[in-house]
Amino acid sequence: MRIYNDLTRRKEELIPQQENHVTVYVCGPTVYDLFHLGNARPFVVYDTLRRYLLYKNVEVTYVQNFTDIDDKMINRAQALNITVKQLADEMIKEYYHDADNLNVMRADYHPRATETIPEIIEMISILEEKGYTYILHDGVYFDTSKFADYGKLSRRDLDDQEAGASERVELLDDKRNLSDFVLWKLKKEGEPAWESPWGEGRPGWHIECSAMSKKYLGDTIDIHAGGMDLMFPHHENEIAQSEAANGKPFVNYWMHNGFINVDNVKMAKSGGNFFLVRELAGEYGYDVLRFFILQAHYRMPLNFEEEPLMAATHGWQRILRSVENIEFLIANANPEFDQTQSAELSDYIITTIKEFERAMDDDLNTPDAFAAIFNLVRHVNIVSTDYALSADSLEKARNCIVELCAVLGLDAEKKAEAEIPADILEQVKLRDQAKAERDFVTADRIRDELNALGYKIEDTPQGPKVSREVEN
RNA sequence: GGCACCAUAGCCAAGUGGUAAGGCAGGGGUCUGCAAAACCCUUAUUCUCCAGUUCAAAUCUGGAUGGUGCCUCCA
Repeated sequence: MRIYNDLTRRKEELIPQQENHVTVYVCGPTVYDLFHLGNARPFVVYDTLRRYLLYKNVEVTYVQNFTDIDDKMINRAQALNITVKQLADEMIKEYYHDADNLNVMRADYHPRATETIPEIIEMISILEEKGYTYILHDGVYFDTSKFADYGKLSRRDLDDQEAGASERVELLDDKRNLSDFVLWKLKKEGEPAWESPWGEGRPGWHIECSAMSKKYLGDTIDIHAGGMDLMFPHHENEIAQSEAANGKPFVNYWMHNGFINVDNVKMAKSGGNFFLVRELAGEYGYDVLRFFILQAHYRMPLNFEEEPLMAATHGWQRILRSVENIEFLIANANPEFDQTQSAELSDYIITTIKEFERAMDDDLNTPDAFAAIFNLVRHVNIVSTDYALSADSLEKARNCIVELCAVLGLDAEKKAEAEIPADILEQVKLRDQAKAERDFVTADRIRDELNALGYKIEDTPQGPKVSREVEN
């Protein structure tokens, strides 16, 4: 599999340090509020990467942190008159609610910054011993000028940055360099704090990821992922800290996803132009949101709009209906089937899987992966209307669609699993009798009644097909 | 001021040297008692524009235009 590595700005073959075992660290949410669609993109995208690696029988150790202590946490907790810990516990619960429904697998480790304090302090101490830090009145700082490779990920030249930015960015305070950042913030009145060699305080933002990554995955990890906006300064700073402290490369492959925009402007809490996943799910359903995210390539900007959301709704329905239709055909399969066409369908399935894997192997090209699935859907629809297919080949087609969707974290069986109650089936039978007697008034009345109850009847060459409309 | 990214049909979106995937929407049709689903036809001689390289460019190079992001919390 090739992935685009932001460190080299090229697609590279993914070669993990340990054969057949990939370590992944994804920057998780700051748990001060429900997350919005833009926040959801990395969760869904890197979950899909994980699922695909698992599908390829590659072992994955996956870490996604919770940032549960920072200014936003403190401010929100104060506003709600609860402790920071209470806020974090509550919001982590809410995170799981949305993430589980988006079918984002739980990470192998979901560390919290506040539960990694000893490791953070240890790392700062090492940096201090090695001479990378200095102390100001409000905390311990990292001196970026001491780290020769600073800027290698985001390709920034510190002097140029400072020259132009000084017009609009506040002055350096007492920092030695504009890009220097705080490792340990000394306690201010009313803030949660932990003991440390530098006095009571709390970790700066960047150090937590370095410490948690090291704690669970070691000095050098295979993949570190997050949103584009984290590339600088967050990930740049992580590299500086980790490599300065560990003396080893921090990350082999950096992956960054593009933003979700609203009217072509980045969706952000601070911009006020955000849509919570919780709210959107009520309108479109979690599956559709996941489908929507994955129908664009993860590095491209994705504009949030009504029409594409509806397109995602209908596109996903097309797949669900196809699975449902195939299952109906299997249940009513004719023992006298067309051998040539059945064999040909089996071949087409193999082609589909190849196309799907080719797409996914190419830097997680999920739009192309969907195209492969849709091609199979159309193919099955075409041959199954003209020929009787073997139950075996139909089953393979059904399983192929379901399995490939599952790799993308989408459950295409959900709808089909809904049981139809006996009394509904009884009504369907009555309608069929009325139809046979050409009593279409009665037949249509029954159909309308069942529609009102949420059941859909479709007449097919194999007889009436009844299905339940699935709510989101 | 610096550093990046994006520009493909009505909409969304792949494709990065070999003659424009896929989804949605629209129009027409087949099937149906009527529907639904499905299928067929139709929708970009062309990929923001201008030059250049090449037998060949949406794809490479240079330039222009428009839009966005980061440099401050940020997925």
